[in-house]
Amino acid sequence: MADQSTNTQTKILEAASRVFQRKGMEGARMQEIADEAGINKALLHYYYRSKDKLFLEVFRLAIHDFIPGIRDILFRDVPLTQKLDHFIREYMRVLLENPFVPMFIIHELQRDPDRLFQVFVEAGIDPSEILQQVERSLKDNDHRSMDPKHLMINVLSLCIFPVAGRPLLQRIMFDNDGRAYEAFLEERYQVVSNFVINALQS
Amino acid sequence: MADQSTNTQTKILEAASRVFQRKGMEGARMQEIADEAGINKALLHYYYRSKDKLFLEVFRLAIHDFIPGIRDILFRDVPLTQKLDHFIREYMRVLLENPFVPMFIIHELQRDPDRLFQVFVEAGIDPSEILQQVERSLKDNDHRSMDPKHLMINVLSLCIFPVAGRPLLQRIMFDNDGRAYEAFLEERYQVVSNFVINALQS
DNA sequence: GTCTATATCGGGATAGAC
DNA sequence: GTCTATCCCGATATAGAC
Repeated sequence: MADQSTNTQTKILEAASRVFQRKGMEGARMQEIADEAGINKALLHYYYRSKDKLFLEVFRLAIHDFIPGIRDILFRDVPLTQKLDHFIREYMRVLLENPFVPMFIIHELQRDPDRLFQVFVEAGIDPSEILQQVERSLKDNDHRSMDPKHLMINVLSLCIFPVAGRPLLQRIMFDNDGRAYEAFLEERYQVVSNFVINALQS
Repeated sequence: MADQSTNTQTKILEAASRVFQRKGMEGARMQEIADEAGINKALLHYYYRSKDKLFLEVFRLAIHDFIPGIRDILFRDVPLTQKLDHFIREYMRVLLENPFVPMFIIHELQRDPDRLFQVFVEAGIDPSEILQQVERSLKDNDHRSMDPKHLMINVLSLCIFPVAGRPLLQRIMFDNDGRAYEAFLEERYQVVSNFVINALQS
């Protein structure tokens, strides 16, 4: 693996990531990926023998990128409100850096669920462990009682949806003003954090 | 337009709707749509001269189907909490009947924003009107003050995301137990309603 | 209106030179 | 490792019979 080899590989993966996230697996064209990477189709196939293999690799990377220091936050020994606040801030931060990933994941997972779900398993995601953690935190203090699954999904919804739905929401509610929507998302961490914590107060 | 004509047309549109929602515009195959409608490819082109035209029609219908009696609820003259409760119940009901529509809309809108957004404009959606309504309701009573846009998006997030993300969430949090997830979604209307109303209490 | 058969073309994949 | 040229299949679209 020479120097140029890894460089090209990186360029390919980054280009492919962008194109796949824009167009989805089916919508993406190998030609477009090659152009975006500044190479040609043949070289693409030299590195990744098929579009399918390339896609799977990109999908894998997206998920690993996206299950970041978040797990740590959930396991720190702090009160629930603080934990939620940290989680929401960190999650929104990562989301803004990778705005297309959630939509990408949802769409592709609907297209081919079982095969792609394996990638999650490989990534070592253990939801029951996480849920237990949330459940314990909920019991500790004097919060309104709540199913931890609903809480978890509420938080994820509030963070992910406005980012994933941006092309629609920005046009519908912000006159397609990108700056305004950017500002909206920036201030949203605080809004969501307050919203969730208020909702839990008894 | 003979009897058979409208029958076939309906069959085509319903079949196309299902396939496009499953696979997206690029992923869908005219053959698959024809099979699902119980006809052959040529007849598809007889009714809709191109895949693109067929897709646009399905997209149009999806949007009209999906912006239902919801507008009425928002304009009824009732307190905000009650209005939110009604809205959430109605929206979740429609969602459960058309679980793939929102993500379909969002995904395709990301693929080709400007052209497809025209369909929204045609449908006569007026968000500023809706926002004004929410804003007024917020001022009326002694709720915690809140940006109506954030509130609106929070409600939509909490309703849509768990339905749209089902293929992933069900596998990750419910051991891919469809029944369990069904029950989860059924009880969710009450959970979301409480959650939002609590969050607004000062 | 509905079918079978076929034209046409785009795009994934490969061969082979350098 | 990287390129040009080419193969080949699958999918959209059309022609034309019934």
